[in-house]
Amino acid sequence: PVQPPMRNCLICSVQISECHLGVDCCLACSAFYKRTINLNKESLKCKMGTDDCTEFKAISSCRKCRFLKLCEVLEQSANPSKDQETDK
DNA sequence: TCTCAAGGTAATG
DNA sequence: CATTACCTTGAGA
Ligand SMILES: [Zn+2]
Ligand SMILES: [Zn+2]
Repeated sequence: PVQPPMRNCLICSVQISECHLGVDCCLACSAFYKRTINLNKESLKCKMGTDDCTEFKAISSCRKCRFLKLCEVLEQSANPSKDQETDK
């Protein structure tokens, strides 16, 4: 098959050159992650209140949903759930 | 020793 | 004020 020379951000799928935070994420997401934590992520609130802004666009304009998707990718990469592989 | 990854800062909209 | 891109240092092979 084909092995892409470069990777893409698992959060916003932008083309990246290096990995960050332990996952294939772009500079923006890595900076956003630290930034959100440095502020107090619990203070964030969904723009709509539905928590699914990431379902409409690759990257949500609301900090909460953006951080939510970021967390999902982070734990999925950090937690290779042995029960998640349907064919392993 | 060299390369990859992580973390912080600076500039712009 | 928040977001994005670059630079520097540390660890691993
Ligand atoms: Zn990204
Ligand atoms: Zn949202």
